[in-house]
Amino acid sequence: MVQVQLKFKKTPARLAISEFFINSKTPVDAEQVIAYLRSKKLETNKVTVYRILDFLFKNQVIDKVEFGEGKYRYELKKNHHHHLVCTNCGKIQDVEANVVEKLENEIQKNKNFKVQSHSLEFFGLCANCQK
Amino acid sequence: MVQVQLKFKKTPARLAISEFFINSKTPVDAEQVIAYLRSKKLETNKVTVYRILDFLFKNQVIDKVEFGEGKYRYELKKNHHHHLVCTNCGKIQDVEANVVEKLENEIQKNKNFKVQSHSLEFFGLCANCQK
DNA sequence: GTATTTGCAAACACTTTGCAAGCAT
DNA sequence: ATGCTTGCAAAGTGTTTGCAAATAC
Repeated sequence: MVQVQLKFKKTPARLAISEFFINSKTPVDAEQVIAYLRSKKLETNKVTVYRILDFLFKNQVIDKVEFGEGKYRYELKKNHHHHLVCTNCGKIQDVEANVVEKLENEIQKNKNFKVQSHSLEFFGLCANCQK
Repeated sequence: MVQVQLKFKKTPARLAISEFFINSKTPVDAEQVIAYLRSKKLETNKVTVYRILDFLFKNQVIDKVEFGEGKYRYELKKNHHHHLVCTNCGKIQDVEANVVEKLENEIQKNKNFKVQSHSLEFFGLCANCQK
């Protein structure tokens, strides 16, 4: 039996960043990661943070998402879902939407396009910002 | 009767860019716009191009989309659709998907989130790249 | 003529690279 | 011991800003 094991050195920065993702309820950007490390008295270079994010992304630990902000946000990879992004306060919530998975099948058949992944995000006003 | 008229000066760069969008079948980035202008012997400053793109976007002439490339792409605003982005060759095709519109209603009801817009993109292999 | 649009230089935000030093195993 | 990880400085990419000169109407 072949066991694929993800080998990686458990450095303080990596451990702290992983912990941060586990506790984050919404996608965070690099700056927020750095701020978190700082709050934990871990003065980690920005470059290192980007490298760790890249490392986690390449090893499928986290997802990389875009909300039209001109930067990336990252979140723990979990069962597939989408986001509700408030255009007023920036609040981000999750939604499940398995309708999209059905769509993928149709696309595969009708367009002869092999879908590997998709991104679906909704922009609008959260409950609070509608008042 | 009040007539809202979009007043804007018809400068060579604006006209050429509009024409470019009309003839483009897929979303283009700023660099491609500049290359087009150059091919038309219109040496237009990059800043001006960004300003025109912003102007067209704010006036709802074009849409601004993101495909996880770290930059924006722009396309003529047309009946709502989504994209199939080939992860191998970069080819971009359109798909209609009114399933999503139904989802918006559910979200509105269940999450009390007022949806203003959404983005849905599929990433995978186009017919050619599956061979 | 006048307000809008442009070009230039410069700055900005986010992210990546090269290389030597440091650290986890 | 050694290969992976980090910090630093620097550069790269995409985009924006301030201001004076040019241009559409």
